[in-house]
Amino acid sequence: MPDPTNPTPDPAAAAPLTLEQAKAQFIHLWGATSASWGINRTMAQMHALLLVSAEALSTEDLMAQLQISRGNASMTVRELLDWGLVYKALKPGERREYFVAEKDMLQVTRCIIRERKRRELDAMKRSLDQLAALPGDPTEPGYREFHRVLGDIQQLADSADTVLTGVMKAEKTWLIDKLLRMFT
Amino acid sequence: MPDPTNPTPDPAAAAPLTLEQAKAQFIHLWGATSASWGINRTMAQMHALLLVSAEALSTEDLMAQLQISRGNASMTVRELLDWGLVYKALKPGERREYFVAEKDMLQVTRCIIRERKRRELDAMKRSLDQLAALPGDPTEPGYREFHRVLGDIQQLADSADTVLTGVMKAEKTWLIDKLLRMFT
DNA sequence: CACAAGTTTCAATAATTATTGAAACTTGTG
DNA sequence: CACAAGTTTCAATAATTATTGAAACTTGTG
Repeated sequence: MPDPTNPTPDPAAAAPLTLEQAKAQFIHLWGATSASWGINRTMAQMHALLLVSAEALSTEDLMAQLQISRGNASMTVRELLDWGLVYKALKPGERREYFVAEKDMLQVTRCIIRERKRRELDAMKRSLDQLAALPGDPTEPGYREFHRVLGDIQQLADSADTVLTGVMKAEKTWLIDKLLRMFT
Repeated sequence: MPDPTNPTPDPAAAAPLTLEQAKAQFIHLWGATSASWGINRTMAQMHALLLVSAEALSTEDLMAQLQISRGNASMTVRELLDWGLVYKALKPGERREYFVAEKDMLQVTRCIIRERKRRELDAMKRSLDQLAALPGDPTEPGYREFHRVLGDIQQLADSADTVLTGVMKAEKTWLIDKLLRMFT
């Protein structure tokens, strides 16, 4: 029976969580967020798991904790290595490879910006440039309008490029300082 | 037979495109880009089509030009209306609804930031706050570490929030000026 | 208020994307 | 160089997400 002097509106919130439960929730949250980001769930969950793991984990550990197949674990961990979000940590005398996450969040942000910029923004800019350079007939009605839209988008892409490149190179204190000063 | 005095390394690039062909390429490009952005292809293509259309288009036009079903066209155009990227344009004396795109790219950017921030960043911040507030046992080994990671992510999310909110509210000239001055 | 013109909904289906798991491969060691 | 321990690849399959299209609904008009 609930104690009226100590009301518990949400019973689930009342029971203290073990650290393991809290970590599991974090992994779930990170995986769910990734869905709307074009990053696949397993990759996000593995990243989250490594972020909150004190020690380095092996492929076996990853398979067991995320309940995924060996193949999936292998490919996903390699992808995280490619992004620079995870490092190999070889234990002396052991054949097996272990993995640790980059835990500096500014560094994590940089890795993500770098990869996504390369894959998406840079690719888009190339296509836009190519499209804008195609020969067309300037006397056709609507030609100017179409090229104005194209130009506007290119300008926008350039601005985004400049800003993202800046963030990538910036020092932590400098960045936070500048951005917050700017917008608050 | 190619004229050697006027070499054409890429034959495809040599033939002047009609405006219609160029538009089709733009629609294709925009749709492809959206794939890595968590926005569905039809929505991006429809947006592109309306962006480069001089006149307002009806649902019938959208169906015909994008080769999609009535249901798909109806749902997608409604979604674009929800995002604020497209407006209804009623023609006097006509029952049928017509649609035009918002063509100011800064305004378009604002709409997209607003929607994605609401759906993704705000949702994530809520979940993080909730998770950080859950009762746990601070004496458990690793408790501090876990909460440090959580705190770092929250800080990052807050910074992103501040910046995006700033961009959303900013005036065009002010924004471009500030950002470019900052990073170049 | 019956009808026509148009729009929306949603269960069924198609298309896409992620995952499995077994086979092939790699690498270090006696 | 044979073997063991581990990793990677990739065709088959499962899971997810987008699309269709027919039925239900809405709205303006005689």
